[in-house]
Amino acid sequence: MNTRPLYEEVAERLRTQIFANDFPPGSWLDEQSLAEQYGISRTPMREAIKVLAAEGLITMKLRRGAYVTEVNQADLAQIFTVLSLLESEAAKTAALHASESELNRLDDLHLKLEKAAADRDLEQFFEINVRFHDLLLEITGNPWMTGVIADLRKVLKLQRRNSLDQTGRLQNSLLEHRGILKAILQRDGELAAKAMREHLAQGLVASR
Amino acid sequence: MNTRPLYEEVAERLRTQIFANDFPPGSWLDEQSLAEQYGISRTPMREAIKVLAAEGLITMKLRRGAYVTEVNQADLAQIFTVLSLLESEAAKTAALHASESELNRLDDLHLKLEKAAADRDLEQFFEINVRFHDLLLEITGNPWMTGVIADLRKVLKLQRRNSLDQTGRLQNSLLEHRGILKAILQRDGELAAKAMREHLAQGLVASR
DNA sequence: ATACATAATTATGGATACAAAAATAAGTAA
DNA sequence: TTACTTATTTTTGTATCCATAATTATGTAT
Repeated sequence: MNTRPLYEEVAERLRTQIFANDFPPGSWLDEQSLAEQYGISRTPMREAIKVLAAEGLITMKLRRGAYVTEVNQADLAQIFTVLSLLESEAAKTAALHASESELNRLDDLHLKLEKAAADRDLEQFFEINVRFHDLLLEITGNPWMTGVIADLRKVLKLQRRNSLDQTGRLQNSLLEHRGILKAILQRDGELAAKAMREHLAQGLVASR
Repeated sequence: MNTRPLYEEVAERLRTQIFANDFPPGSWLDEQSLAEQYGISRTPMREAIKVLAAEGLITMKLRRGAYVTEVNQADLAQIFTVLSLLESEAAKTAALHASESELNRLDDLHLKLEKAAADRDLEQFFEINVRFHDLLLEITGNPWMTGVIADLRKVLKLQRRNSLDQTGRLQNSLLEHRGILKAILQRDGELAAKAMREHLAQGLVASR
């Protein structure tokens, strides 16, 4: 009946709960009571936990179970370093290789971002923002790079400081995006990469 | 008694077997018979399989079990792209920030590489080669970057064409390493990055 | 003989059961 | 009371068991 294994659904559900801060970083995950809550047995729960552990969201301690990973400032900086390298390259590649229709899609998405910003719709802004970055990766066409970035972004999400609600961060973020898009539309790879690097650097600053 | 859970040991053992080509890419992993072989039950076997699946070594198909991942030429190119970005940055960072003692360790390791090359000891050359790259990462001091690279390198290992035994590849690889080390000792970050990029580009060429 | 339907087998996904290690509580001696 | 043992409880790790989907084998009709 179901189109995918239970442990995957459970993994997704647990991931969502962790991102929602139902289990703050450092908290112990009681697999027994979690399984009960979800109305399943421990087996798929344990498998799900292992999936999240591989993603870095959960840290396993020998003979003492699973804990939500705690990321410190150093981790954040290191993760942003990697993201910056990869995403700036993606921006560059997009600038150099995107088709006209792909450029249109980027432009289109950015327009929506502008609208969300004008409406001060944080939720919407955040979502479109993610989609913009995803589209750049799609254009780049490197699933392995995309996968690495996706994993690291998940870990970042543990640091649940929605940095966009800081004063002016939304406006600045919008400006940065404008810069990135402009560079890409101009087919200026280096500039696009630079703009992306600065965008992510600001992201790190905002997240502390 | 054992210092770590069974499923981890099993994961490592299975990984080793996969790298040894006991199960070529595409082959189906019979968890039942594997568990019997290892003298364990299916439960830890399944957990181990999920660990390798998360690493990308194994691909799960719904209701039809686990298969050794097949990497094609496009995958290789994409993986090398990511590795190149990250490792060239590591080389640059090492060039700019390594302590004197770290430089000595690099120099030391390279000397061993020269010796292995002179002895035409492929096994040894390969091992020292890996240790050299690992040392650069250690110097860079970004565990997240190191982790990403480690994962991608595992997937590369599936492509079990020991490219070093191609004519001249060992010699060329040695020359490239010499270039990287020289740039680092000169504290020339850009040059080190460039040398690393070229080294990895050659690695890709050699792997097809 | 070939195509189709149906039965038997096998393998996966999931639940339950059991053993052993930690953590916690209880009890005793100083 | 406080420190140190010892008992109890929890919880993890592993094994076994069961249900269902998928595959293969068997049988029948054309």
